Amino acid sequence: WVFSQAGTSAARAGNEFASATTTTTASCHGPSSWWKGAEKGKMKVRRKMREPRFCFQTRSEVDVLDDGYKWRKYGQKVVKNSLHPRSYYRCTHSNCRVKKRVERLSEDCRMVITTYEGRHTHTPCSDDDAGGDHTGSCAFTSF
DNA sequence: CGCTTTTGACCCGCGC
DNA sequence: GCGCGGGTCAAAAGCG
Repeated sequence: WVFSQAGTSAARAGNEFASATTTTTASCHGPSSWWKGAEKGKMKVRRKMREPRFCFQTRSEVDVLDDGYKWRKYGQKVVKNSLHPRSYYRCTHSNCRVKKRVERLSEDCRMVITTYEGRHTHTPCSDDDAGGDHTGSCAFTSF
C-alpha cells in the first residue's frame, strides 16, 4: 500500500493510546468520485481536492490522536448527523496543506472519526523511526 | 512574545 | 430566490 503512512499513523496512534482500548480502522477513498466537482474557477481554494481521504474510525477516550504532526484547530461546526461538534484541524507546516477532520459519533461518544485530507509533504518532524533512512518521507511523496 | 484556541461571520452549493 | 448545511478565515484572548 502506497499509503503505508495511514497504517503507520494508525499503529502509532494505537500504540500511544493502546491503554485506552483504541481501535483504529483505516479506510482509503479514491482521488475522485467522492468529490462532486467544484472546478468553478472562481473560488480561492477548492481546486480539484483530489487528495485522498483517510477515514480513521478510532475508538478512544481522546478526540485528537497525536500522530506525530502538529495540528492547529481552525474551525468547529455542528453537523446534523452527529449531536457533537466537528473539529477541523490543519497541519501547521507551510508546505503541508493536510487537513484533519475530527468527528465524534453520536451513538458512541467514545468513537471518533478522524478524517485525514491530503498528504503530508514532510516527516512528522520528530522522527520517522526509519533508522536514518528517509523511507518515511519517501512514502509521503511516493505519489 | 508567540502560538494556539475559540467563536462568529461569510461564502458557496444544493434543495425546495 | 431563499434557506439550509457545510467549510474556512479572521480577530481576540489565553497559555506556555
